[in-house]
Amino acid sequence: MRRNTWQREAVREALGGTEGFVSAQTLHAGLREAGSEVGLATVYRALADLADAGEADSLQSDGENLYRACTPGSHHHHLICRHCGATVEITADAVETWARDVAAEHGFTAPQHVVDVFGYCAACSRELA
Amino acid sequence: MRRNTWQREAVREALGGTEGFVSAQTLHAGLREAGSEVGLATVYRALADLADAGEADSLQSDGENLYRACTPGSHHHHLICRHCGATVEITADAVETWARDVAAEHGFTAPQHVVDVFGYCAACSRELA
DNA sequence: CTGAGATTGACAATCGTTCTCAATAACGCC
DNA sequence: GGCGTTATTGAGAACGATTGTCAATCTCAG
Ligand SMILES: [Zn+2]
Ligand SMILES: [Zn+2]
Ligand SMILES: [Zn+2]
Ligand SMILES: [Zn+2]
Repeated sequence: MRRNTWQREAVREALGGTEGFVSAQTLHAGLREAGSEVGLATVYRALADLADAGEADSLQSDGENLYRACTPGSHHHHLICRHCGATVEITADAVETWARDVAAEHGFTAPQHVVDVFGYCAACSRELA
Repeated sequence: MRRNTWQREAVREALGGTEGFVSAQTLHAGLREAGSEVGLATVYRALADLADAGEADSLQSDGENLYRACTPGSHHHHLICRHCGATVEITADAVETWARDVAAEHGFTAPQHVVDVFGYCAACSRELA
């Protein structure tokens, strides 16, 4: 049975109020700084749950898991700035069908896919020029 | 100056003789079992070098880096069996141009992308049925 | 209100990976 | 072939992210 605790809610809100992807550690640090006394393990558990429930997107970069609040239920991918972390949600049916087709074509079943685009956003491109 | 050592060559060969993606640890274990006395750190370094040099593909799954020998210089993606690790190299210009376009469309520069398709290969699908 | 049991959090433990640094070995040069 | 410079190695320590442990706490159906 799933119970509602203020800790889980705090994590959900903190994630919602964050632009771009965050690590569990960063989010935890932010919560502590804001006066919340959540435990680190709890933040890890809450984020994993949110990702499971489809309320958050996750991706792994450089050996750590990053999370981001996301509109539940909609399948989409991300365009992420390597410098500031700004993120754009993108949908591309073409890619979806391509992934499904290429899997089927080789006899693969239960296909899933990882599709992420990284780069420098307009602002960071200018700044780094 | 880059020097050639039997250790690096051993790693290259071991990687070449492996089907699908392997972790540094697994490859190291295999080498040791085959009588080779390479150090773990060396395997990590060799794999990172190979990936840098474009002689190996890498992807991160479940918190660890996996490597696979690959035809140098050619950009491509993979279709990977979640059960046995069998891998098919796939190329899709449509995806390449899509990635470039979607980045440009949002003002992102220096675009890179991660595209991997996972599933159960024909054999494993049958076995797990 | 109450009790079963889900959840928490401090801490230890684990796991993949990188760092350190003395010993070794590769290779351009004579 | 020898020499010296210096990249490379490897054993172990150190590291950072994540997960496990388990008693104390909190949630909520009844
Ligand atoms: Zn940016
Ligand atoms: Zn998709
Ligand atoms: Zn398979
Ligand atoms: Zn590509």
